This record gives sequence, C-alpha cells and structure tokens, in this order.
Amino acid sequence: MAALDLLGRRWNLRIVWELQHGPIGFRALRQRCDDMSSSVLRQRLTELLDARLVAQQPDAAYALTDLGRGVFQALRPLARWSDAWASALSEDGRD
Amino acid sequence: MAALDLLGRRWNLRIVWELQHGPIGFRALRQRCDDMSSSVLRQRLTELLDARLVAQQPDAAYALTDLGRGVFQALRPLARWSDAWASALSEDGRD
DNA sequence: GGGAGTTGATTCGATTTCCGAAGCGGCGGG
DNA sequence: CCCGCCGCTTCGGAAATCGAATCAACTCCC
Repeated sequence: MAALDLLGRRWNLRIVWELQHGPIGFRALRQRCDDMSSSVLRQRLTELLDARLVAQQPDAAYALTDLGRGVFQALRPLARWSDAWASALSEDGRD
Repeated sequence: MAALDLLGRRWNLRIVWELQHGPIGFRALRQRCDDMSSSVLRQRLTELLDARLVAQQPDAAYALTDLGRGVFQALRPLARWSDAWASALSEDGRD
C-alpha cells in the first residue's frame, strides 16, 4: 500500500521510467520529464533516494538501484497494457 | 505516457486496486481508500469512467471493466515487487 | 404520509502541493 | 577574469486536494 502511495505521487512513476536508460544528471532528467519544476523534481528525488529506488553516483548523476530496476521490471506489464488501452480507446473513437 | 499520467494521479492506482474485489458503492469505496475526500473521489471516478477502466452498473455501483481488470493484472508484478521492497527496507533498518 | 437512515453526488473555504522562474555557489574552458 | 553549465534552493502565485456540510432520491418502519 505504501508502494501505491509512493508511486501514485505525481512524477515518481515517470522519473523511474526515464531513469531506465541509465544514469543521468539533474537538469537532463528534468528535460526528459517534460521540463517539470526543478523544486518538485528535487523533492521527488529525495523521496526516491529515501526509498532506495534511486542512488546518486559519485559524479552526482542519478541512477536506478537494484530495487529501482525492480520497479521498472514490474512496470513493464503496465506499459504493455497501455498499448492495449490506447488501441481500445482509438477503436472506440472511430465511428 | 498518458497511462503514466493517468495512473500517476493521486488515488487512481489505489481506486483500481480496491475495485479488484468486485463492484462497490461510492461511500464504501471511499472508506476503503482511507476515507479520501469525496470530491476528489468523484473526480477520479469520472476520469476512470472516461478512460473506460471503470463502469457504473445499473444499481449505481462501480466496477472494473475489462480494461480495468487489465490494469489490475498489470499491477500485480508491482505488488509482488512491493513485498521485496518492504523486506529490503526493513532489513536495512534493523540494528 | 411522516420521520429517520442510507445512498450517490455537489459545493465551498481552507490547506497542501505543484509550478515556474529567478538565483545561488561551484566548476571548467576560453 | 568571464562566461556558461552544473546541481540545487527559494519564493510567490496557481492548481490540486482536502474535509465537512449539504442536497435530492430512495428505503424501511411505524
């Protein structure tokens, strides 16, 4: 339930999702997340740091931990579902 | 990405999660969701109704559609991960 | 019919969160 | 030295969320 709370917070899912491509700096990560507000990004990052989903490397770049990668794995079915969802909605929309 | 946006909104994940047990009325659903604000619950429900994840039955109870059940299925790996996460955090926390 | 209880749903003021832009100190290259 | 980039912070306004009161409709019981 705590997981649903943490990941249900705006941007957290997205951040983990964008972090899949490997370590990335603060500003670059922000860009990937639709230029979300830097203050909120910092806040979300500390939450994720806290939750051990994300770690900060010596060079200050952010990266997924093993746990974080686990979330990403667990998220893949959701990604697959979103395709089905999209096509269901579009089918629905056409005449 | 739209999926991450929809499900990243507060309570949406939780609502789908609580709806897994079958059709349920507005007030009962609200109770299950930590007595969340009724105004927000209504707003979330219309979003989910819109997205075809939830449907309203003739007797006004809310239930997951096929798509909604799909989300729930897709969420199960996440639930499994949350167990691993919890134990990782507790191991970390002891002495 | 009248009153009490429940239901789904709405309204509204207060609080929390989020946003966006500006700015901080630090660091490297020209 | 100066300029640009970096991670990060601050702050005022906007938006989302909350919480409690409230509504109309429906049921049950008398």
